[in-house]
Amino acid sequence: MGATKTDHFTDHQNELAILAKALGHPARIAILEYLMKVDTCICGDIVNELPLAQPTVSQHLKELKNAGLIKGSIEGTAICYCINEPGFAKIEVFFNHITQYLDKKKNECC
Amino acid sequence: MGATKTDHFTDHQNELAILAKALGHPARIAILEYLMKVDTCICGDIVNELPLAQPTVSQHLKELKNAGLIKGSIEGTAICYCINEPGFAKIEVFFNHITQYLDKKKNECC
DNA sequence: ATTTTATATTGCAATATTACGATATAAAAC
DNA sequence: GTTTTATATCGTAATATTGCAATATAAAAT
Repeated sequence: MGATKTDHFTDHQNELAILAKALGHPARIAILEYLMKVDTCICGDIVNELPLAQPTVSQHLKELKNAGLIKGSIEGTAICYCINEPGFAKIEVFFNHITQYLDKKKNECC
Repeated sequence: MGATKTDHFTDHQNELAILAKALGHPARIAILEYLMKVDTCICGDIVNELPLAQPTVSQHLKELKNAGLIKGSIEGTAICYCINEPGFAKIEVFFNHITQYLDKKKNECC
C-alpha cells in the first residue's frame, strides 16, 4: 500500500490528477507565475527568484516539465523554460465542465 | 527536510497549491465528477462508485472537504456531500489569469 | 434494547514527496 | 586547457500520502 491505484481509474482521471498534482506545490505555482510575469524564455534566473536551493528548484522544474505544464530548451549555458499551452488546455476543459455545472446547478440541499 | 516550506511563499501561492493538491489524485477527481453527474446531495453511495475501501474513500472525502472543494452535512444515517462553489472560484481566478496570459503571449522562443 | 446501516477514526505498512549537500555535466569565457 | 557559470543528477534524511483492517460512532430499523 501507499501507491496510488492508477489502474483503477480512467486515463482521463489519471491525466487530470497528474496535472493537478504538479500544480500542488507553492514553489511550482511561484515558478509558473514568474514565467508568466517575465513572459520570455530567457529565464536562467528562476533559482534566484525562489527561496529554495538550486537542486530543489531543478527538481520542481523537472516535475512541471514531466506534467507538460512548461517546456524547456537548451540555450547555451542556460536552459530556457516557458509555459506549455497544451498542458493547461487539458485542465481548462475540466474547469469549463465544472463552471458549466455550477452555472446550471439548482440543487441547494447542503 | 521533507516538509514543504510554506512560510517561504505567499498566502496566495499556498492556497492555490492546497487546492491543486486536493485535485491531485484520480480518486478525488472521480468523486468530483460523480458529484457533478448525480447533481444531488443525497449521495450515500460514493463508496460503491469507487474501487477503494470505505476508509480510503472517507479519507479522500475529508481531504476534499478540508480543501473547500466539497461540503457535507449529516442527513440522517447518510452524509450528504456536494460541490462547494467558493473553493472552485479561487482556482478559476488563477486559470483565468493563465488563459489571459496565453492569449496575449507573443514570445515563441521555445 | 439490539441489530443494521453508513460513515469516521485509529493504527500501521508501503510508497511518494520534499529538500539539499555533494557531485556531475557541459557550454562559455578566459 | 583551465576556470567560470548554469543546470542536472545522485544519495539520502525528514516528512507526507495512500490504502486498508480493525474499530468506533451514531442514527434508523427492527
